[in-house]
Order: sequence, then C-alpha cells, then structure tokens
Amino acid sequence: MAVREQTCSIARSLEVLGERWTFLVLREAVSGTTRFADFRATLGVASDVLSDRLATLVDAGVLEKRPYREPGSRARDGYHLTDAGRELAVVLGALQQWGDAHRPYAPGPTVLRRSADGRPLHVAFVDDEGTEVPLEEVRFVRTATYPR
Amino acid sequence: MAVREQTCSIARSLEVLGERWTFLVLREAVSGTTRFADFRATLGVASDVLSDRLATLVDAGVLEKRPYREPGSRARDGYHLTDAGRELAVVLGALQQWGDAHRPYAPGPTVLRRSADGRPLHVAFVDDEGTEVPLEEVRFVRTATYPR
DNA sequence: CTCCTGAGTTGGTTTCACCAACCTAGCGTC
DNA sequence: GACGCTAGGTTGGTGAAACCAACTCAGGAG
Repeated sequence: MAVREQTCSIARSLEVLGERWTFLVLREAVSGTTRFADFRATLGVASDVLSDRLATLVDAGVLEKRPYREPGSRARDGYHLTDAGRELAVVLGALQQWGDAHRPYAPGPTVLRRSADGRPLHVAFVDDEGTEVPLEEVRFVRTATYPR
Repeated sequence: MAVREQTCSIARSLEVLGERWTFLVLREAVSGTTRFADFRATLGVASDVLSDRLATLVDAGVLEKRPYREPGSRARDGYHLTDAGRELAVVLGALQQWGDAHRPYAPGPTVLRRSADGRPLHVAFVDDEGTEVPLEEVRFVRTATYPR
C-alpha cells in the first residue's frame, strides 16, 4: 500500500481497518469481547498479530484501553469500543449481509441482526429523511481531486 | 487466516474481499473502471497483485470478464461488476462514510454519494419497512454455532 | 517461595506484496 | 512478412508481514 496520505476516504478507512484480522477483531468487539485472551480464543489469531491490531485500533481511536480488575486478580486492560468504533457496526453489518447473500454456507445464515424489539434489520443506503433508497438509484460522485 | 470453512458470514465475506487492494479495486469498479491498465493506473498497484485480485473476484462471482474490442485493436477482456459485486456498494459506502467522519483529511470530505436526483445519502441500518433505525437500537445476535 | 494465569514479547519459518524485467497476441505499417 | 507498438498479463528476486512456538513478566494463591 502506498505510504502517501490518501485523498480517498475509503483508502483512509482501510489504512486503519484493512489489515488481516482487523474486521474479525471488530466483529468480536461489537459482540462484547473486551479481553485479549477472549479475542485470542474466539478468533484463533496469533498473539503477536492480535497485539499489533489492538494497538493500531487504539491508536486510531476505534478502541480504548480500560483497566478492570477481576476479584482475586491484578488489574489488567480491557479493550472497549469508542463511539467511532461503534459506528463500524454499519460496515460489519454490510459485510455480514453480503456474506449471507453471496457466500452461502450449507447450514444457512448463521447470524442475524435484530433491533431491540426483535425485528429483522438490514443495511442500506438511506436519504436525508431516513428512507431507504434502492441500489439502482445510488451514484458515487467524486467531488475533489483523486489519488494519482 | 485459518483455512477451514468459516461459519461466520463476515469471515466468509473477507475470504474474498479481505486481501490488500481488493476494496480499492472494487471502489474503482463501482465508479466505472473495467480495464486492467486503468485499474493499474488509478491505483498504482503492481500488475501481479492486480492480476491475482481480479482473478479472485472473478472466481467469487463479484466481477465477470467481458470481451470488448477497441476499434483498430484486438479483442480484450474487461472486468465488469456482477449483481453480487454491485451490492458491495453498501459496504464501500459504509467504509467511505466512516473514513469521512473519523479519518479526517485536511481538504475535507472528498467524495459524496448522491442519488440520481442529487440528494445526499448515507448508509445505515434499516428495518423491514425501509425506515432507518438508530445505531443504539441495533443488536448483533448470534443464532447458530460459532467459530471455534 | 513456588506455582499459576493473563497479557503479552521474541525468534525462526513461510507467505505475500512489491518491483523490474520479460512475454505474447494481434494490429498497423512499410 | 518483418518490425514495432500496446494491453494484459507472467516470472524472478527481495523485503516485510503473518504464523507458530517458546519464552517472559507481574501479581495473586497456596
């Protein structure tokens, strides 16, 4: 990846999120995981890589370290989502719904998203009044200078 | 990344999309790029890597090769989005909006999404009636066995 | 003071991205 | 019909990054 500062906001997002394991770490974080050992156990990621990814995410303000103390144990740091991190739920939701639709898995969709009242949700483009806009009506428009 | 089949749909998406450059290739594809040389020129990616990524995306049914013929030139293959590929616009939109919000770039947001009528759009969770649902009301629920 | 456990760090191996150079149709040109 | 040009790759070598196993380090438990 080029080192120069990226004008494209997708590229800038990927500077933080684009490394191997990062989205999976965030998936775990969104579903409540906060401890190093729990990330490691559920993901099966090598500890040096996990250590690096957590540090990158903390640097970027996606996660924050927060000390906790298990009774009868010394103080340790847990990793908690910041507001910026919580907003990544939209990206994760979009990835999940695409995977459910286009990377089929014999046992069927394994994870669903539901609101607090239990109704099914999906991720979509929405106009400024909060109403879904179908994909065919969406255009990507470039408004400024573009990389390279 | 583990080789075994992933039960998580996010992980399954990332098997196809999670390599370096893939999202940037798709960003270009969504904005109309179809030719090898054009991907190369706008992204600055090495040709062997580009070749590999395009092949992966074709294999996964995200892109399809379609022959074209420039007048006075031989037939070549262009790379065009399939329906599955077009649906990735939601993921790209979500990444872009997060980058605009949380990875600031001095000149300000560089790319906006607008519908055909020019109104601004964003990406969000939506209920089954097509109405936006605020993030705080969204829960990720696991409905089946989970990796590891 | 020894053992255990969580949270990493360190060292060696394999994979992958990067770069430059090369290949290969087919077309236009002479 | 040989010659060069161009798009779309492939090949070979190098350095970084992921992977794995082993080790460290701090504090509490016994």
